[in-house]
Amino acid sequence: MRADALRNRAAILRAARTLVTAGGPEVGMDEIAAAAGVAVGTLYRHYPTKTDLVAAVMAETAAAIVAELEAAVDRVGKSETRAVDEIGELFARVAVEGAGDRTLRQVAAGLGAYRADSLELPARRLLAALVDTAHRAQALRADVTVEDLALLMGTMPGLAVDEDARRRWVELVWRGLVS
Amino acid sequence: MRADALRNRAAILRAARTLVTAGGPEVGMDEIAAAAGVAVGTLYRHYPTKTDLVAAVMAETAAAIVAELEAAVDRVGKSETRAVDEIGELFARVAVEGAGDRTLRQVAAGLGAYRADSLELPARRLLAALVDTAHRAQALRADVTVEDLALLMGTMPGLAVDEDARRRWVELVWRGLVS
DNA sequence: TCCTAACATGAACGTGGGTTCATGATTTAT
DNA sequence: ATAAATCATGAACCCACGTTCATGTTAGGA
Repeated sequence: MRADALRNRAAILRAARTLVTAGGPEVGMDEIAAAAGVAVGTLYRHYPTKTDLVAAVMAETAAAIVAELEAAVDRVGKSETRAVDEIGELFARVAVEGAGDRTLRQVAAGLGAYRADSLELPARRLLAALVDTAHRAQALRADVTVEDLALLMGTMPGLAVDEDARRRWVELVWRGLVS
Repeated sequence: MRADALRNRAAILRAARTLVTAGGPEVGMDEIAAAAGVAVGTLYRHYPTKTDLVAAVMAETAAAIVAELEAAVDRVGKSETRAVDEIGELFARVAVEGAGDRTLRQVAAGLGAYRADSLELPARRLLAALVDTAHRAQALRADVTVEDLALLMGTMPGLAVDEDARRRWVELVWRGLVS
């Protein structure tokens, strides 16, 4: 792969994340290409379809979350932190900072993409480990499962509600999870 | 207004609610008209724009909720029920049975409509009365406000998650609200 | 019954936006 | 330096979908 092609791929991904995250489904491929400093044809060379492009952006986010979870599991393994706290922090971060990702999910759903399974499964395996540990420490309500957490995360507010409200949302919901 | 025109208006509203609720933004005006047993032109006579049509459907739902709330306030006034229970029931019903309305809201948002204020304001006034009463009975956590309830209701899961999960969602969240 | 205003019809139009492809420019290995 | 493969360009294409309007139909009162 040529060096400039790699640069372009990265620029396109970055532009797509920024624009789609902020502008929703109505941002066109032309706009994304322009923001990436590239022509439409180049965009289509790297991502043959709008669906592919959005999927790539989401995959990137999913990978980042998995990385965070791996680090969290590691810290808990070394007894540096408590599992509940790690779960709570992830919960809060996804809600407050990851609000734009919910726009992405909507766009993906509108394009017929978004397979929750393959995307969220790796993260769930890691999260399950944290949940188990938290349960043994009796820090999470006994009946709260990983599916519950995924369900709630799936309904977190998007960019339509401001950051303070998103924070408040986490506070309200988190109360029902810890013991 | 002619009798057949009235019938058509009703049929169009019903078809729009059914189709948009289930099919999201991609259902066309042609499909809605066909489902209502009417030609597109007739649809446009009654609702000059897709935005108007969706707005009408949402207004209908909003009115129904206001009616339910008025009945609830009434029952509480006659000491037939507790305010918390009424709030809880509304919460559950909106989550479980009103899942399709969230699709509507998304479609409305995509069309540039959806003014939460004018639509939700009447309901909030009534809900506030129930919240006040519940607070005096110390049945709701002291810091839980009407805005909190509206915030959570705004993030309820849609038709994408099945009914059991929606019920579970309510259970989890409701725990954080009652004392 | 007949008239007319209200209403319904559906083919055609315009536009926005995703996608393509013939042409031209760069990179990189020899 | 030069060739050849890889890559970039962007005007044009296509099609779905909201919307319109000239024409035909129907309801309901006089």
